Amino acid sequence: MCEMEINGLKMPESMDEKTRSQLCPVVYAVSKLGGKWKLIVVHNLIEGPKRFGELRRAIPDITQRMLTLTLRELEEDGIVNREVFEVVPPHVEYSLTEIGQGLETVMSSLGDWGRSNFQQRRNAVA
Amino acid sequence: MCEMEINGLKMPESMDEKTRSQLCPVVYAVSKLGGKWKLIVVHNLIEGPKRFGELRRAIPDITQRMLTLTLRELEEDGIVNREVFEVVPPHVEYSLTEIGQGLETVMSSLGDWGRSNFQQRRNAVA
DNA sequence: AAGTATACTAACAAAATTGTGCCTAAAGGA
DNA sequence: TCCTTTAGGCACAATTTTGTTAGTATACTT
Repeated sequence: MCEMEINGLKMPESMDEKTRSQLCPVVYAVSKLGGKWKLIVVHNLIEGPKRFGELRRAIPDITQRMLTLTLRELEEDGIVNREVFEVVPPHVEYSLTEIGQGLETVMSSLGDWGRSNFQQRRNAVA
Repeated sequence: MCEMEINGLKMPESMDEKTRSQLCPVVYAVSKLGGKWKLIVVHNLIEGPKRFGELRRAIPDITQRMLTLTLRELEEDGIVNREVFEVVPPHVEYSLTEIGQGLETVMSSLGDWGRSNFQQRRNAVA
């Protein structure tokens, strides 16, 4: 289950279970996408580039600070691209990198699950 | 993007953007699967039922307390099933409910992304 | 001259999450 | 009789995350 190839080599059998589990692609993915806002921000960038303020309006409960922090981390992890236009007032656009766009499948399956889970639980009550 | 049907009815246009964004299936899904360990635990239950201790060994960094809390929440959200065998010493088995199993697609796409992201970033350095 | 807009940063405070250590029950084995 | 096993509970502490408030720069508009 937790195989992750390194330079085409499978993980060595010798590796202990702890180190090995940390190399699981799912665990790896989760480590990059954890945090309250990461997936929400990615979700909002799926449709295309957005400015800082647009993101803020699209995610009503996030604070400026948290949006900044989240974007910085996503940028560091190569998921989000930050493009600064040298004008005044400042204009900064955020978009998904190639890696970030790779999350489209994840986002859509998450959406599918959300929809059907929501329905099933509604029906269970009714 | 953020459509979620309620009993076959689309979300009313009248709803404000804040409430609406909270009804987005992706936002909904993320709200259920947020938290540091949720997805990791689900990931470990994909292959089949596991006992408390097995999960604990499979997730070396989780503490008993966090595993308990995480399982409780997943149970409340109808994602995980808890089956108690009345024997001594106690035997409790955790498994994915139908809703939980619906996450298989999410988990595998997450795994795919983890794998390719990992590779791309390695190559970028090399 | 004052106000507006944009995209922030910094200092600090509060809240949520996570971790640690110790305790329990009940049966069986040494 | 004491130790082991399993699946936790409970109190407290530390850490991380999140939120609040105030402030910055620059040009344009009124």
